[in-house]
Amino acid sequence: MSVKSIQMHYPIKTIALAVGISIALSACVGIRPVAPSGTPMSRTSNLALGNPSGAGSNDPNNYLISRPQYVLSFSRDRGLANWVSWVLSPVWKGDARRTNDFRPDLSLPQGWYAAKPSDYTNTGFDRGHLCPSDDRDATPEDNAATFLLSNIVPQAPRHNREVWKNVEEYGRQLMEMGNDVFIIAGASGGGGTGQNGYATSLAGGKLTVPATLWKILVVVPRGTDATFMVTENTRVIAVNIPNTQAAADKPWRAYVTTVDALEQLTGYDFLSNVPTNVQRIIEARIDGGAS
DNA sequence: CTGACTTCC
DNA sequence: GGAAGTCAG
Repeated sequence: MSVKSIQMHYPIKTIALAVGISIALSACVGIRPVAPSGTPMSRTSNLALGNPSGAGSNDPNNYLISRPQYVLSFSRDRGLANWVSWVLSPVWKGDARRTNDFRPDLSLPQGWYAAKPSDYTNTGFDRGHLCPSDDRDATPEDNAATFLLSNIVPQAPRHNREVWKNVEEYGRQLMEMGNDVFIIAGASGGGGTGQNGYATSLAGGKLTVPATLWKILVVVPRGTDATFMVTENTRVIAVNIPNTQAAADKPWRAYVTTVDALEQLTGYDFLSNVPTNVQRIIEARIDGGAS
């Protein structure tokens, strides 16, 4: 739920229906219903929890790109994604090898700058994935989609290979423990410290070096049903990690925060498909990443 | 494409 | 030692 706006997330008809069912249930069982756990959300949708920035086709700095493998919001002026959203589950995992096929995203509108691999060469910054290669290795095509440079940001090498990698691996551990993990990752602000020191942009100003990378993991026990609910007991892990070499001196658990704090940082409204009474609870809670 | 690097488990 | 994130040539 956004700190700035309390919005109606469900059409009147849906609410009327829900109220009707609740009344009917109460009448049958003779007790007051417990707090609603929510509406069903699709286990296979990369945008199941909502579109955090209301990305679409009108705003060039909040431009929606939707692929089977992930959904992202792109900023023309920053030359980077604002956020990428995807679901991590066993159907996306397999034996495909890392394609290493870093390449410009030519699906961007005509006239927009599309980053090239050479923009990163000898800059002291890694080509860091938002949606990781290893979260999409069921097929070579799925894996190659993560190497489109619209899914890549200039990332301090130690950040990428140490602390951020460990967050990614934690997400895959949660999956292997029997969960589907709904993930949103993004890059905020400007100015980071790579191998060669501080920089605000690459490619002559066309690619912003973000100041932090953040990530939200929503952990949903796997079921056979095509849908799932998010309740006040659902685990939500949020991190925000400065884009510096030194950030890797601490473990990722030193950077846990709340979704509320990330909403203040970004101005987005995360988990907007979750009922507001549930959002209020889970977005204020810090999950320290216990195994 | 290959070999090499670094870190974590 | 293996896995995962890369780099340079």
